[in-house]
Amino acid sequence: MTRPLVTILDDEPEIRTLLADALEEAGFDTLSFGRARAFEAALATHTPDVCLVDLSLPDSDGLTLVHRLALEQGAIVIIISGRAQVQDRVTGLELGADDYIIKPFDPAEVVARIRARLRSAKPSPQAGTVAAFSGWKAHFDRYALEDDTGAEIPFSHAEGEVLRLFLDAPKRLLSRAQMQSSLGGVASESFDRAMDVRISRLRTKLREDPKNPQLIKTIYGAGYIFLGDVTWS
Amino acid sequence: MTRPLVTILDDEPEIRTLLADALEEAGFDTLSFGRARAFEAALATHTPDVCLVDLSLPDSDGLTLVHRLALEQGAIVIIISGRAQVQDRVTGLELGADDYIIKPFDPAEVVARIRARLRSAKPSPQAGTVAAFSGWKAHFDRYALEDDTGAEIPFSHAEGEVLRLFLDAPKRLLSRAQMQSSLGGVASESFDRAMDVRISRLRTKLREDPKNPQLIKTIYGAGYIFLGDVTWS
DNA sequence: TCTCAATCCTAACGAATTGTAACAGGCGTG
DNA sequence: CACGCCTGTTACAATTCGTTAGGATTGAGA
Repeated sequence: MTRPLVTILDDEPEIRTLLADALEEAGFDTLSFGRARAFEAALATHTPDVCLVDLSLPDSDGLTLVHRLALEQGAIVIIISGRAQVQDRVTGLELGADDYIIKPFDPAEVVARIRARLRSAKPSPQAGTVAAFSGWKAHFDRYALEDDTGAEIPFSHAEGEVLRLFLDAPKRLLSRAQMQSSLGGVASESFDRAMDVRISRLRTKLREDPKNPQLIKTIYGAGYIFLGDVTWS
Repeated sequence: MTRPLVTILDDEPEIRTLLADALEEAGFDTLSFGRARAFEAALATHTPDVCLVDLSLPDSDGLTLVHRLALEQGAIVIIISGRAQVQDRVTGLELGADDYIIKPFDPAEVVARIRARLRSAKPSPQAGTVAAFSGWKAHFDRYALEDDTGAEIPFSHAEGEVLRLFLDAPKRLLSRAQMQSSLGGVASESFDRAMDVRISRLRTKLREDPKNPQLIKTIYGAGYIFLGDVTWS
């Protein structure tokens, strides 16, 4: 999966929603928790890329949790706290937190700081570079599609970006605007056919029947939807 | 590593002293500059681990400098600024800064944030002398490639630099800017074909098929990626 | 069902990017 | 000095990818 997973641990529901909305919008997957216990239980089944932790929790000493997360889990830990004393910040950072954001905060800054952390993150071992779907395998490391016979068809960087978008959000409607913004492109006017052409070329490589595409369907007036059961490995 | 080197770029002498004292105390080596020009000149002979940059400089656009430092130099860049607007912070971070500290600050927090950044720093390059990959062995001690039959093909210093970059970061996309800065070269304009030529020559020695390279792939508009499982010894 | 405007597909073109042969300067060696 | 090797630069061919434009498709309304 390429949408990084961010967990939010805060006992105030409004803050959780505020953060979750901003992060989803910015291209992250999120999981929210109000209690440390529920959060720790979720760690058994999820491996977040970034953990946002509020220090003032009703059922746990936040700093101990931060220490464990940073040390044992190896995750990126960002403290969000109402405590503004310098000494609090220094202790938090020394205990292993990667950043310390003070309430009240602007969600845009949180997003920017998360991105800054992920940018310099330790490169994860070849995780999530191959996706299987409908008899195809997409090898993002070597920019090639492998069909059911094992033959490989190379795809370009631009095609790969689109393919990755689809494989990250299968069976979901993607509008052109969403796709362009996800790819960092400036959303130009509607007479911008660039995305259509990318998709057209991708369809050709996937051997789609132009009259009746099975994998990438066009939703007239709305966008595209990728059908197909995707398994990342 | 010895004492990490931190550069301080700020036009106020008191701030420079304040930071330098705290950092020296905390176990860092420091270099202070009041002007961007002097700082940039020093980069020719020093490779700082962390760069503290004040945005309001008399002789330079701080943000452009930050961008260049982060992107080309690969250094950890921390902005120290009097501008407290959220938008300023977001732009700074998006341009590649690793942190953004607002004046007035407490030196202890600066130290803590620097330590947090260094803790999660990028893994240091391999110091080994022999790397095996895809039937090849690269002997960096005697500047030679050994193929699967044991025959040796010498490679030059420039070729070796590029090869080492690839072997240190296999299966990762490397941009030209990253490669040039890693090699200490000044990133000149885009009509600089030097890196392409180095890679072309390396490909020849690795007996790559020009039409379909298996080891060093070109990603149009992005850079290069080295495929191949690398084992250092 | 028919009409028509909006939307979409894709061939073709051209600008930007990349590969590499050929050339030239630098440096050490004999 | 002559020679060979290394390395950056130049020049041009090949590739990629956004844009354009014309035809095909879709869906609402008559």
